[in-house]
Amino acid sequence: MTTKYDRYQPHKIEPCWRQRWEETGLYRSVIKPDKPKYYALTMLPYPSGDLHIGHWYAMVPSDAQARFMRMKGYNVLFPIGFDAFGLPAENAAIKRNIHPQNWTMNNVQRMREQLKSMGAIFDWQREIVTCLPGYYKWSQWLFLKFYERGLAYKKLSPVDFCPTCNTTLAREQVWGEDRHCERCETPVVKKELNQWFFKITDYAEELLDFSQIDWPERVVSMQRNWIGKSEGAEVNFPLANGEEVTVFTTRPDTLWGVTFMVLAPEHPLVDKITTEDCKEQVKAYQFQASRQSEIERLAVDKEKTGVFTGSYATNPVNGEKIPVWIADYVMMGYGTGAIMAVPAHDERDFSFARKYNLPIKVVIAPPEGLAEPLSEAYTAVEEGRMVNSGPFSGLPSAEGKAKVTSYLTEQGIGRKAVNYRLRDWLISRQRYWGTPIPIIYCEKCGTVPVPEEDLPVLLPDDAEFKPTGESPLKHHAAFLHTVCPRCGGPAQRETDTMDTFICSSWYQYAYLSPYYQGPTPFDPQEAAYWLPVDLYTGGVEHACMHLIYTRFFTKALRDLGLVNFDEPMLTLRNQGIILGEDSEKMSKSRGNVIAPDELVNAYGSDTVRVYLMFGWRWELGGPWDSRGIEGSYRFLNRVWEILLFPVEKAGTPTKELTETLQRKLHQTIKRATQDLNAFAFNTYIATLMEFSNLLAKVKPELWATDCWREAAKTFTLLLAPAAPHLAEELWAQLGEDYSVHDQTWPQWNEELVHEQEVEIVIQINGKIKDRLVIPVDADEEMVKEKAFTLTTIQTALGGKAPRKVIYVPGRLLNIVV
RNA sequence: GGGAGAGUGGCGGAACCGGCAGACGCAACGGACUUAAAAUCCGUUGAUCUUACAUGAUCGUGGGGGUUCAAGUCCCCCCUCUCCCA
Repeated sequence: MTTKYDRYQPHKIEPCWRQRWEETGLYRSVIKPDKPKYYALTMLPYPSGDLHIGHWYAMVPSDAQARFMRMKGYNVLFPIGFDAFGLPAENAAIKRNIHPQNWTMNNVQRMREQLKSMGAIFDWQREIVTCLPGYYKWSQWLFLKFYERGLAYKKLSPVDFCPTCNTTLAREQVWGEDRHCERCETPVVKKELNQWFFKITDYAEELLDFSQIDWPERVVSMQRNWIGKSEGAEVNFPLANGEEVTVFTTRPDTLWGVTFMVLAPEHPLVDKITTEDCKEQVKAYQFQASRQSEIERLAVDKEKTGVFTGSYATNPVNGEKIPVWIADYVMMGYGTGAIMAVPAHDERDFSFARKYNLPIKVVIAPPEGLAEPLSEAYTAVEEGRMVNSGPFSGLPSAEGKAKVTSYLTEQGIGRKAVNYRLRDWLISRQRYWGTPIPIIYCEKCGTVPVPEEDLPVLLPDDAEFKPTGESPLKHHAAFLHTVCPRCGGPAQRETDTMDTFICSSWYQYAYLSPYYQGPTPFDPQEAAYWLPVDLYTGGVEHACMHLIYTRFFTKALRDLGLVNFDEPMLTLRNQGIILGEDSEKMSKSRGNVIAPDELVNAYGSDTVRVYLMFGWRWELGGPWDSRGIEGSYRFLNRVWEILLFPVEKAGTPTKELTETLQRKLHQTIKRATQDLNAFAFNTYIATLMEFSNLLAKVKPELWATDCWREAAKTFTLLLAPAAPHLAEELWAQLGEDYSVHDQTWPQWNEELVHEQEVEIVIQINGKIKDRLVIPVDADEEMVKEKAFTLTTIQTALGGKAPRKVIYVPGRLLNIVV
């Protein structure tokens, strides 16, 4: 239909090629034992209803990278799916009275089409939608396996609850200083609830080992930070009433400096030890503290507060009697919920002690000593030595830590301990649109897991999903009431559903064999070939959520014998965020949202792809520029015309031009290859642009020569990852066989890359005075000789003798006088 | 307060290992084509000064110091922005 003289019309060629690719199964990924595999994965989208430019920005370069690997000879798997459970579906249902299932599946259908317009190499036969029973059956199965191994447990504990989403949240989903909900930004409240947890803390130590993965330093440090390992000791402090309080400290070397002790207001011992005359103030403080976490935590009043319980503890190392306080700066969730306070060497203890006139006792001092009274806590560890610390006085802090710890162990009053900030993953959600937790409660048998053969526990489609703070399933009689699989008696189902992060913790395995019917969640043969994921791309905002969860899942799956490696994704790369043209975050309310569909309509998919790769440093992102995309469109138009429109009057090909073109071609292959390897998509496109500029320049002379044809073909191959539709059309019009995407990535010849002649700069004292064109292999003496005969250099030197001459081959000659 | 990242023309961004700062593109300006406009093509475009001229000079990668024949790049100090943790 298109003839050589037609203009570039993306709307004509793009859908045709996409159809052809589909018909010929070009992007079907099947096991090819003789070929090296490459599993490229991009984070699966939530089916919100419309594909966002952010999705394109994340996926297009990932697709180009996958295509590049494919052309380099790898058998590439690049699957896609939908993370389909979650709150927006339920909220839409409540607001507009559409069933979450319908809302979700309609969106999936729409987004599937939008994704297809991207022209990516997604293998659609491996698509997964996580809200389908064939998928969530396996989430439930994994839950049961975790339960069997003690990795899933239920516990009554204070948890974060979002009053807007009407559900509990995992610690990772609570963000910022004001502790707001990651989804809706509502400050969370504390509730005491019986909830399911995954024991991610069992893997805390292993999760700190990043030695097997190539992940951005940023993500690694965020995870390290999040897991928050601290080493120290636990120490038992006897109380007057015969009980003991255990504290965790990272500074056992300061034990002789303890002047008081602080319990978290919720600490179970508080009620037991509070004396009659302090009861009132302690109760009042506890109430206030609980309210404080229940109400929005206002701009954090830096002032520490607390009250005395009336009781005393004994410092086990020196027998000193120390008062026991409660204060809200001690958290029940960290360590043991109790601290020994050493005001001389801890900032928070210091300000607390000052406020309540508690003694401050120096036990660590630098060589030059400390001026007392202290004006601030002395917290340095490096050069401090223990003082006033009985037998340990004189030891450097670092050494003291170890010595004191072993002393505590010998005396039976403490032990070496490691504390992690990481807490177990709270996975229960009081919402309808999620995976039901496959647990049954029987009056006689207690907590009974649903037998494997009864999976999936289906989510009923006729529940009343009004958010009440309780799971809607609780009010669905047919779901709730069941029989105990053990004794056959009446029983009730667990009505909470799972955090949707569970769906995405193992989805990379589900792609191998979607909705697998076998005895395990995925086909072991597929797994043996494709796993683990070689390259994962997505946003950095998942650093402490999804990306920790999926590592945890993989380690747990390994221990279940389902996979045989330690890390799910070997390489991770994060893209940045595309902002609105006003440099603000895109949002409907700001009206600065860029719709990819409109761009595809206006310019075609390839232009959008090229612009998204060219416009920004991928890992940084930045504001959208609606004029900038014109440049990418012009580029593709120019490419079209250069390669397909014949010249009107042909010039004479010269050897020199031919060599120039050939050299540039090989330089371009080299740069494009290196840039794609390095995820430098912007310079990859720039290289192609530069080459097309040269093609345009030499076209009149070289058109239809062998060298030209070679250049045109190779250029088309280099363009294929970025603009797959256009490349396919050019390939066909150049008379080559379908498909360009099955071709081998071009190789450069290092000898042809090098220039024959180079221009070097002649400097005097570092200032450029002249330039010289010399053969690339010219020897130093010759260059010097030539340089000194230049009149510019002669006059600039003015007869002065050079003190030193520096020659950098191929670059410059610097004459120092 | 601690950690991570960033700061280069009017804008997005290039610059391998310390060696011509500003590739590539956007915008702008001038020209060609056109009855005209759009599109396209060709040229100019870091700043300041200088020249009769396509000349020449000085400054210039957030700021200040340093190392070096030579610094966007290495070292020290400081400032600003973004993210994470407290």
